[in-house]
Amino acid sequence: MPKKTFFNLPENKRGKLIEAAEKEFSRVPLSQASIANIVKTAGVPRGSFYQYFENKEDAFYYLLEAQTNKRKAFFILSLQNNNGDILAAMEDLFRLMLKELGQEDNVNFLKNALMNVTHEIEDIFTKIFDEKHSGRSSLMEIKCLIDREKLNISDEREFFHIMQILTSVTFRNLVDKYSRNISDDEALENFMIEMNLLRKGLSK
Amino acid sequence: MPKKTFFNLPENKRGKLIEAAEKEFSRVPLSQASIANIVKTAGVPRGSFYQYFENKEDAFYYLLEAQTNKRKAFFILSLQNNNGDILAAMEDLFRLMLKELGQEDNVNFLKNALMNVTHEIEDIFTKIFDEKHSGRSSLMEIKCLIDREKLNISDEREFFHIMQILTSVTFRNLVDKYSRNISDDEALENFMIEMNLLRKGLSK
DNA sequence: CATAGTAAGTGACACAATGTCATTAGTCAA
DNA sequence: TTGACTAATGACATTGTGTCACTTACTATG
Repeated sequence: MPKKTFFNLPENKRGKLIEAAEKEFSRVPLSQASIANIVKTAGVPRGSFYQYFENKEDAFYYLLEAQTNKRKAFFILSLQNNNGDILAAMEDLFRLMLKELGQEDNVNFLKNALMNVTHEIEDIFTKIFDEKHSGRSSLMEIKCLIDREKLNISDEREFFHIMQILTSVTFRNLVDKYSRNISDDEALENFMIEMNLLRKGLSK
Repeated sequence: MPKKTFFNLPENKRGKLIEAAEKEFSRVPLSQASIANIVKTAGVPRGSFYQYFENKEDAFYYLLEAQTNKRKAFFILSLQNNNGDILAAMEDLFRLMLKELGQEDNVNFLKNALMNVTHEIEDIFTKIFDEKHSGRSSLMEIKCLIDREKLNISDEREFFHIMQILTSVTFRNLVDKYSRNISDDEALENFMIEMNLLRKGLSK
């Protein structure tokens, strides 16, 4: 998390910082990003950067988390539209991200994040469904929307694991798309095959 | 891949290099590993390192691939023991890795690799099941051993996707165990819940 | 055997990045 | 005005990377 000095900053300065960091993290993956570039484009002295953030990673995960929250909102919406069918909602989310990532604008950020998939990144996505991290409220919000009749679960714990499975499969499909340069259509087809396998089960 | 000069090296020198690299990659995750340390413990001049490897990453993935091949052999064996049931074989592999990773010796290497899970790393694991990368032979070897009657697949393509799903779920469970410091028992329990969900399907 | 030609070895060097710290400036309350 | 706290600043020490000109070792051939 950024330090509190960062949040005390006047809005326009904070905005400049965010913009500069986004630009740098869109240019190259985290490991190659340089603080020097960020402070240069933001026009702040190097020392200031360390006044606001612990380090590169701190800034990176802060931005990523912000982006992820937008998608969480979408997911909840789509859960409603699909009458509580999580698998269908996940399919919608996948389509959305394919579309977003097609637009090249400033979303190289997410592309770079996906390519250099550290555990922490996947974790940020999964946190949404984990009571301990996500504010209790949004987990509840999701749980209420879910139609349990559609799911093959017998005990409460299984719900969390279903989300884990869905997240990691969705995630890997996205990464695949960008590391192998697959077309949107092919990526979607692969993803749907896997979702259907998950639905019906792998074993006879 | 290391350069050919590396493979031309006298065995003991090559061994020293490998050992030193393993030591460094066990000490810290890839991003923090330093070539300076590797050449120091191996007792070779810095310039030589670049004679043998492209860079840090090159050395790292070379070592990782070597380790992974051992596990591939185990997987094939366990597929035989389980009469071609891939899910059961995967469960055995998971148990093996829990056991291996319990022994602290030099396996911090794998731990560090898992914690810093780039796409490339998961890829190395998955390659085993991909005709394009794995030598055609070992994929065939695996395919022959698999008892398709146990699987719920209707068309040939689905087989590859089953392996994708299994790999990513297994993988994430391992990462979880080490990032959250879960006990072996709990990790195994979580994993088994997910495997059973996969078996019977997520939807009613 | 001499010699030319190729492959490998070497470490100083240029360059870039990181995180720190002593110093300076700003703000606000007493 | 003073004192006390918070923030800003950029020079600096340190560490790391990859390269290159030069040296050494090895091999084959006339």
